[in-house]
Amino acid sequence: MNNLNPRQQEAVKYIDGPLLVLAGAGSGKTSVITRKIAYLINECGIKAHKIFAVTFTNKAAKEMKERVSRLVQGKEAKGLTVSTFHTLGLTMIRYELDACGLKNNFSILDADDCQRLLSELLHKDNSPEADQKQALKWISKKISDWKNDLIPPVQAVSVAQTKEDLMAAHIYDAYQRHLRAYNAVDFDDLIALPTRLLQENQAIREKWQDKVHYLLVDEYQDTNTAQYLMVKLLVGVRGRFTAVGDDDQSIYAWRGARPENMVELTKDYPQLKVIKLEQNYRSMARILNAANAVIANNPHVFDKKLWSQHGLGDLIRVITCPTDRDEAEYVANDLVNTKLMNRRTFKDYAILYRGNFQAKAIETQLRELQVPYKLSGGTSFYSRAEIKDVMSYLRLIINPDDDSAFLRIINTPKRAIGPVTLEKLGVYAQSRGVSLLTACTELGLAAHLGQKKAVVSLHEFGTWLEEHQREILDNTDPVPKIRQLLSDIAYEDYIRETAPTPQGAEVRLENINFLLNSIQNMLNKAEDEEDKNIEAIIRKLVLIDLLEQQAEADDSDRVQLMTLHAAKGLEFPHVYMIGLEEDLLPHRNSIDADTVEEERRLMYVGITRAKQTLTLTLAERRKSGADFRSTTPSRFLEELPQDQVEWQGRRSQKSPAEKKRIGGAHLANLKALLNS
DNA sequence: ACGTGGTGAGTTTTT
DNA sequence: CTCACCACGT
Repeated sequence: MNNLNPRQQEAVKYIDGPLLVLAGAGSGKTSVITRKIAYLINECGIKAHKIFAVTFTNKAAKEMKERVSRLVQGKEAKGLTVSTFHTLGLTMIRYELDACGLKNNFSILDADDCQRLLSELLHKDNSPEADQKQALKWISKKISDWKNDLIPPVQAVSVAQTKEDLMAAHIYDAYQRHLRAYNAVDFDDLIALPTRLLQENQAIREKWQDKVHYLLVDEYQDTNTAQYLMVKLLVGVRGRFTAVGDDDQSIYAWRGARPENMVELTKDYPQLKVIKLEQNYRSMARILNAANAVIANNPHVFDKKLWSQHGLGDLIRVITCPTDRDEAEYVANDLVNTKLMNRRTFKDYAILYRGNFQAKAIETQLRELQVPYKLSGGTSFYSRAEIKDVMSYLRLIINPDDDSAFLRIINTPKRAIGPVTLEKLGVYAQSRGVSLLTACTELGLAAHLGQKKAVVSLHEFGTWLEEHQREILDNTDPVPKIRQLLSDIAYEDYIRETAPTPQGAEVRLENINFLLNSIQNMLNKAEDEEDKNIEAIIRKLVLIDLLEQQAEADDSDRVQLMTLHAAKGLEFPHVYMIGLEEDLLPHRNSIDADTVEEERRLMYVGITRAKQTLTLTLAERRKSGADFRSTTPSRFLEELPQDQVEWQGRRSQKSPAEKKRIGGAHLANLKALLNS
């Protein structure tokens, strides 16, 4: 989009005060933010390093920064900050280490490590085995909520109402103290620590308010309490910011996002200007009509009605299939047929679903037809065991206090050090007030540990790692030294021995290679000295999904398979949404938790991904475990404007016998269709 | 300390 | 079905 419409232009040029842009799906909100940043630099003479933009993902940040660079022609964009809240928080922590109570080599613990720490604390706290898993889940959510609401452990303890809350608060307290002892933070801390600092320390607040001349926040409906507070504290009373969001696309409330923050903004800033972007540039009118009709069933604070200049387009198809297998078969066949007919490429097609497990059936069918596909989502790069192992070695090297990393790799590969030994080591380390790694090389350890063998193993490990630590940290070219470390422990052999298949081993080794190459690249590309050090890079690595960079280079022609959540922000000419059944979309748990409105927004997001055609499918019977369960069509299908919809193979409301007959006829039709 | 068989659960996910 | 986790045996 080269030219902006008047509304968009208004949003770009309005800088007199706080601005909320209510941007509907496909209304070009990213263009508005990008152009606005360029406008601030080019026309308003604001220095790029005084402009901060916050996006939902690193990928979005990268893209936005590139687009801005093009608009302002190169060098002017240098110093511009476009990042996620977490990366911004990390930057702030790095500037305010002392005030945060951290040393400069602190680690960032990922969700897995936090869970493990919590489960250990929970275990110590007695409690019955039975529902420990549930308790763990409950407590980690509770702690995350507390952090997002900036409630410190002391306060959590003092306001606890129930016995469970009190117990959780105590564990929260222990958890937080352990993190500090490890010189580590978790993801929530990346937001909570700097925000609390801004709140409590006037000097620091003023410093940052001066640094941030103008703030732009994308996907504002996805901010949580702490993030909104951070925004408020950064912009202060001057309120020089633009927030862009769509309350109808809020699909992350389950992990703390508060779409209410949009309304909150109108209260906190009475002078707030609200601009609505309602023209959609993406979809055919029928698709938009459907989206509008569905979302109209949700209560709204801000009225918004999308419209399009495009033509009506094809009817929206709703296809009822006998089973989930037939559903997958139908989608795969239909896709191949229409692709041929319309002379489209595979990457013009997306198949969207509620849960990752639904992908499997589709995959099977696509493979059968030899259709290339790209499955996004699934296990992220960093949750892969081999990456976590290598990262743990690196983390331990930059931060010897990181007990969590120590525990992960002390026996990987096997060094014959078991839980009993570690328990004793832990007790000793605690009594001496040192980290596990430090305890390994202390002379006093031998007296506390009966087994001589274990003492030797631990001591060997400790001195060995210290040696490598020096090698890696003191070297200007550390990556070869890291490779040296891995070959020292024969990690390659370990991978080959433990991988289920030889191919699996190769993939894992490639992953490690990719990680090390990425570190090398980041070292080479780092502009200032600050970023050129290996410690900063390792810390940053935790926050960046390297796979995205890999994916970017890959623009091969493949059908896109992803969850509805993963599809947010994307668009495709032809979209299939599968599994439109009660208990799936809306999901059973959401029905139980009374959050069907969020599921409806998910439906809305799915519909609005489509540019030209939209096909919705459902199965009458779905395989769950060993047996089939019959399903009910999703309530959202009834909410569609029925005159825009073409039903195929609809379940009849007549007698079961008739139903069967029609079902049989439908199957014959389907077969005929597939053979054609 | 570590491998194996049996049992049970089974959204969404970025940082 | 399939993966993850636990208890048990070696």
